[in-house]
Amino acid sequence: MAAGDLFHKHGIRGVGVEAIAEAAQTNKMTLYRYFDSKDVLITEWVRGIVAHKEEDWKDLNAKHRGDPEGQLQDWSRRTAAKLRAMEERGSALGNAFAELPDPNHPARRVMKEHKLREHKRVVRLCKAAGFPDPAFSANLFTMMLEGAHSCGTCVGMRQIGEHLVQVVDLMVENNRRRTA
Amino acid sequence: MAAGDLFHKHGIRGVGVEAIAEAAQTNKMTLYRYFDSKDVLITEWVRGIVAHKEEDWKDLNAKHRGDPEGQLQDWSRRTAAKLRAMEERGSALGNAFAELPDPNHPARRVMKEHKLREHKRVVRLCKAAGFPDPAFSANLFTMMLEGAHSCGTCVGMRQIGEHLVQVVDLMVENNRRRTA
DNA sequence: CCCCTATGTTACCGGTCGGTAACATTTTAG
DNA sequence: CTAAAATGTTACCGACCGGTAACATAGGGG
Repeated sequence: MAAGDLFHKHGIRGVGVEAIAEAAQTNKMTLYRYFDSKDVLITEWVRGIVAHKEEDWKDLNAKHRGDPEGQLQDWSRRTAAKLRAMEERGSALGNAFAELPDPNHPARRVMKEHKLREHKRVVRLCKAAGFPDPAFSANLFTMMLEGAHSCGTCVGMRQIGEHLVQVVDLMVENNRRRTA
Repeated sequence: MAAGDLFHKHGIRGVGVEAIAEAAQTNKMTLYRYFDSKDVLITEWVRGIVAHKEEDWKDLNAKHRGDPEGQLQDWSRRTAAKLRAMEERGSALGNAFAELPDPNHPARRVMKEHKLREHKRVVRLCKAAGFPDPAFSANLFTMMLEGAHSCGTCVGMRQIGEHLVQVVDLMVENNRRRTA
């Protein structure tokens, strides 16, 4: 979906359907034959991002079966890599949240459900890893993750990903020492 | 500035100048006699928010002179209070960042400079408090702060502020124990 | 009182946007 | 090759938006 790049770069509301069609190497009419409205286009774009991320989680789970610490650590490293590649315009989902204030917008529901699933997964991993306060650890991780985008664009931080890795590793090691 | 409420609730781009005038109990014409364009209106609104926050920092500094730990702890507590009061629509500045993709927008510069100042202040406090790795601590705090808004709206977390307080307190106490 | 300034009213401009109709063109399949 | 399906083109609609012009009204200070 080429429209996504435009949405991300210029903001959802800052991109017209005509420009989207052009970016997709087609025209407005054919676009409207596939998508009923700009809103479903937005929603479908969001759905794609979400699907991709969920796929990533499945992969993570497959590669570290029964190893919650490993999953957490690998997750933090993958996230750090993505953060390193990110530049200036922050998280697509985060921005979409800001740009779609209508609480009933379908894209908003898709995003919210995804974020909730993601957070619950982190909680589950922290529990499985035997962290003393799994809810707190998970919330800390999620806050750092969410804050990372903002910090990258607004504050211009560069080692955000590394910090996340650092904290996750620290929690894991601390827990190992504790249970040893 | 009544316009601010509208900006925050419906998004900057989702609010017309006419609606702003109405909310300010006046009309478009008089509004344009005070502000040359919608963009300067936006910028002035942002400037107001930023000024208010800087004021808060000055107050913080005045109330805990020469006590960086106290400043950090009080800062986390005030932030937590604000987060508790916040609902659904996240941070005004964060959203504005998402809604103003033009890197040359004056409001963007105002926000960026503010966020940088804020972060530098936290770094300075961490240094003054004698934290072993002040850059890391400050980045962690900032990431949590920035992430808090996102977590409140997307993930629906409720104890975000308390977590920030918790982590700041933990760092302070750890450091006291270390230097004792 | 009168003048000057601030504010309100209305109507309008040009532009953009989401979305559609009608028709021409190309591609595909049988 | 031909029919049908998909895609492209153009022009348009109504709505809204940011911003302005012209003019009416109010109000306050001398």
